[in-house]
Amino acid sequence: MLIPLLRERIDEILESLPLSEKVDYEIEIPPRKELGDLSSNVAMRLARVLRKDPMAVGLELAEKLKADTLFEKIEVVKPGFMNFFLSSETLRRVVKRVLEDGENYGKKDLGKGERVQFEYGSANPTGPFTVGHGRQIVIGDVLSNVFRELGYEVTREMYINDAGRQIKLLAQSLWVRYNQLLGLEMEIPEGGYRGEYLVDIARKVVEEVGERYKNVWNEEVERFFREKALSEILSNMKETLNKLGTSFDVYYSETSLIEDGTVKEVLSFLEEKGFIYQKDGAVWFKVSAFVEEEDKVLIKSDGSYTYFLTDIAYHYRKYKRGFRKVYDIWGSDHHGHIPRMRAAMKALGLPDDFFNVILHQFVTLKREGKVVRMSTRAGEFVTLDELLEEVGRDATRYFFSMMDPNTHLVFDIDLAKAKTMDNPVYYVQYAHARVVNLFNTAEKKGIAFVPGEGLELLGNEEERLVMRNLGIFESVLEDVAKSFAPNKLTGYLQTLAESFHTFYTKHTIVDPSNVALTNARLSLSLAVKTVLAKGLKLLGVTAPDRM
RNA sequence: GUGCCUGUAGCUCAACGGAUAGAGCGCUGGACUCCGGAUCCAGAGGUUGCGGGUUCGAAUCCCGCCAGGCACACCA
Repeated sequence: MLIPLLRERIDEILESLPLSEKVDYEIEIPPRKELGDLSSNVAMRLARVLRKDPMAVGLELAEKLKADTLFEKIEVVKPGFMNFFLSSETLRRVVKRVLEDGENYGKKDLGKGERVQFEYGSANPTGPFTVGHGRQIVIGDVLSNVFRELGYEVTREMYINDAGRQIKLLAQSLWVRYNQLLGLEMEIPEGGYRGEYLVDIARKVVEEVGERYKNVWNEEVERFFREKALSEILSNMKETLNKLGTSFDVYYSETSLIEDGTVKEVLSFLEEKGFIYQKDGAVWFKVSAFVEEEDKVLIKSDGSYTYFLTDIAYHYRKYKRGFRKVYDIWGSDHHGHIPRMRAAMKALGLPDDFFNVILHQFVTLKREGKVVRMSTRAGEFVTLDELLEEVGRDATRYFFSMMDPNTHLVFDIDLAKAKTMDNPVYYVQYAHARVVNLFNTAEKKGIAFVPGEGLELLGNEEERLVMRNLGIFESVLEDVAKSFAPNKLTGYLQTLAESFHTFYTKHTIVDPSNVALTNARLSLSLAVKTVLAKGLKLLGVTAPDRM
């Protein structure tokens, strides 16, 4: 609430000035605490428009603002930064607000109920989730949580690529495993799936049908093995999601788009508009009519559909379903797919801001200091499931949230397994547990806590810093949503936890000889606990009472 | 070869075009007989891959190199 409060004051002044153009400026957290609670570059930006000296402009602004009780003092320094020192009274209002709002603190209605969709985790259902999927799922999950918090109506969706060539290979691969279990000598087909998980599924098949399909291959058998593989793998995926503490609202099948006529609908629409043509026995889409890219095939010469076509149909269907913005989270290997999808969206006449992609870079696994290549086909990879088993849900989620999606991250398996990763999640969780413990102690010492009473006693340096940090929570959430960066939330929680740990170490909070001050400090601690719990919840990480 | 992403402390990562480039781990040294030491305080550690440019101001934007990842299918 602090940043909007300050912005309001500054805007008021700017509006009273005769300006030829709008002045954009930022309010930020100063790098060092000697530089105040909040700072702004407004004077420097305004100086550019007014063609005046930034320092002079800053001093003028400060003069107009300083009467406001919001501030204790305002400093204007070197290049023209304005540093705002908030009055303790202002800061205490933050605590009051957190206590009043409780778990609703930070909630907003920016989205005004707009229907948006996050699509992530989408994968060929040909094997277990990899660590890379884990990163994507955590990013998508956290962003969904934050958007929901900001007033959007969010649907989390996973697209199941259950059509196409790879599914046939999957069915064959499973069938081979099945026959191998029955003692036949067979080889996994070229390009097939060699992972151990298919052996496990094959074992179930043997239990179920015995030797009925031994050495028999026809359409009916293929359908049986396809259905079996898909349902087993999907149910394993859901189990993994469960371990990760999440699930999707919708699992959308690629096949269903073919069956319900969406693909046909899209095709005839594009044909009517003249965006497709025939060449070499295939049907092509005129990507080049929209962007500088090569045209792409929609229907192969053997009559089957490409992934591109069904994906266009999928997004067309998304719009029909009522989503006004969709956010697809893709691995960076799909970046080449973006321009042609954009072109297709345009061809369909969908709004420009409808289709959005958030790319994330790959996870590189390191074992014994060496890079491990992940490949589903070769069956050599560390699965998300294994990772969760090794390091647990909280650390996994926190770790993936911590990094900017756009960084190539190096995941050291040995470090993770040894649990010496020193994941900062413990640091944040510990702060939460500490507050809980304070209340246990207070109760033991017979102190009757009244939330919000005696706040006027708060005002030393450590308390002020904690209050300031509490007061920027909602701005952090907006930042996360604006830049699609969950790492801004983890960074914030660490900062808040740090300021609390420092406060805790330096001051006695539960002091029976000073009940009033104890009450004030417990109120502050409770506010910290509330925000930490809220932040951790958005990350999908537990906020333990004890550790 | 063309396009996208990345290059910051020994390692993993931060830093809306802003102030003295910050954390954690690791390293060195310290902390209340009292609320949990999974904590706190301090120190060492940097030519932000290299070279130009843009401006009041560049890790960030532009250009050129170098290095790594990814993509360039009638695969998904």
